[in-house]
Amino acid sequence: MSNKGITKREQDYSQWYLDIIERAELAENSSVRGCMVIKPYGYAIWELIQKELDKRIKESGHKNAYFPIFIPKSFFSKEASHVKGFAKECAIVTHYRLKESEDGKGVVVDESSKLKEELIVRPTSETIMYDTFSRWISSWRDLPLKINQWANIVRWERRTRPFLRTAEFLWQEGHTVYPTDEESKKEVAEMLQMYSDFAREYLAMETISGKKSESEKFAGAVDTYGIEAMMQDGKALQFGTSHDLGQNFAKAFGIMFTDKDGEKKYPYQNSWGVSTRMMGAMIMTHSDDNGLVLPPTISPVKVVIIPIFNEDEKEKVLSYCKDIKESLEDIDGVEIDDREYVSAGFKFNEWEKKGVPVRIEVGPKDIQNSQAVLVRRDTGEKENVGIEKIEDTVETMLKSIQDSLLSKSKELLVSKTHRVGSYEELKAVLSSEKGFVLAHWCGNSECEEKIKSETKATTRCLTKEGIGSSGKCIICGKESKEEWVFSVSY
RNA sequence: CGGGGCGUAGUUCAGUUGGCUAGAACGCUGCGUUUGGGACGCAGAGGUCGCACGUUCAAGUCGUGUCGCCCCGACCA
Repeated sequence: MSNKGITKREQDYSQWYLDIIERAELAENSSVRGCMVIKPYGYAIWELIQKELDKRIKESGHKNAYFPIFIPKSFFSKEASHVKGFAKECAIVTHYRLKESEDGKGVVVDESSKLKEELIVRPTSETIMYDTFSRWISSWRDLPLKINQWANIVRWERRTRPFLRTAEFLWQEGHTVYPTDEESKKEVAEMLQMYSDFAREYLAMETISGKKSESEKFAGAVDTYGIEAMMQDGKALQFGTSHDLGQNFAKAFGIMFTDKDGEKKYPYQNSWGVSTRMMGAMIMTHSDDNGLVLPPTISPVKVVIIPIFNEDEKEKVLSYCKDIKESLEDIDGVEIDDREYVSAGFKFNEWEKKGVPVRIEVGPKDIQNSQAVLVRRDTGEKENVGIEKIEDTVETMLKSIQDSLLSKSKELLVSKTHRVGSYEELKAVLSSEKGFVLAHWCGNSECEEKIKSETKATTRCLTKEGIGSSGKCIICGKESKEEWVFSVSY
């Protein structure tokens, strides 16, 4: 494998990802590509995200369940636009057995094991879940049905990209069935809000969210809503969706309930999910030239204590470090890096690359002065702190880092958002600093397509603020009541 | 699937008009000295030059085929 053609920007990202993931080295001659290994440190971040998100999902009344990874092909084709949307990116299981090859070298597919009906490796679980739901639901008393699943899914994308678009990825998908359209639509909005709150409060990311255009919506949905973040290079990154499925899937899968009035009715459904891509968005939002910068909330190691010593002072320094660690017992994720075979400078650098929010340096000089040196990752500021004040200072510092990352993210988003009144202006912004561009669009897909093919920018979403704002479509000049967000996206 | 770039040590790469025992840096192992911003010295391990066939006295280098990878496009979380 060669990275000769790699771009500058891409190199930056690989640098950030070093401790998190790596490309999976799959067998030679394999046509499987674009898979990733999530390293322990990266998975620890994912687990922290999972933990908090799972809590919030359960608070909304959902229960976790698990459905099969294999979906019979026939299920998949029950909803016409759904199959159309995913048909081009599926992995398909056709056989179930191998045998020794004739020449005795290795194994080949046993043709006699061909499946009567092929199985699709789930690209999303609507079909397999809703087939089951049709048996779980028969009365209004069974509703609402609120299910969430943490799973891996496979999408055989034509072109993959480490972290942002891999063939296999992890996600959470929530699926709800309601008796009425109003209740379902209300939740579609609530879950979108939950994602945006989570991003702000936990990942220190300011985002925008809103309705997707007809051409960008989920295959099989009535409406799709998305949440988007603005990256440092001016490109948008969508990392979560919430779909209003209406009765489309209920009708396709025969989900019916008998209502209080005794009539059989189709219920209304929604689904929503965020993936490991959210981690990618978070990393690309905060990180800098020295490596990752993690918000304290999701940093597996929040404080790292680095002892600096020679052989004579070793014991004294280490025991001083242990005292500091004990004084920080209320904080999860405090580590002492007592490795003797690497220098202090190496450790500083290494923990910076891992994005650890606070570093405490402890050497003989500090012991002499009953203090320690506290360094924050986001600004690099160093501060000498008296031993008795360390606990308070660390707590304040962690909070301050979290807040400051959020305001930085907010500033980035605001500074990279531009309102334009003409197509010329939009093109000018997109060819210079990119970012989110607010522009009026009549809703006609031809105008949308023209912008996409000429500038690479797509409609990202229609925010609440954009609804009802009057103006003229920047392409055709027709009256428009909607100001859309356009952007070049990942 | 179109356009471009590549395949040599664990990694990143060098290798001239074909020529001697295929190199460097980083990483790895051992010993010693080090440790307040990516330490240093010495010794060592590590290769079927993607694969196949061909041209040649001679192939990492040239030709044909094949497999794979990366980047850009169309599609997508």
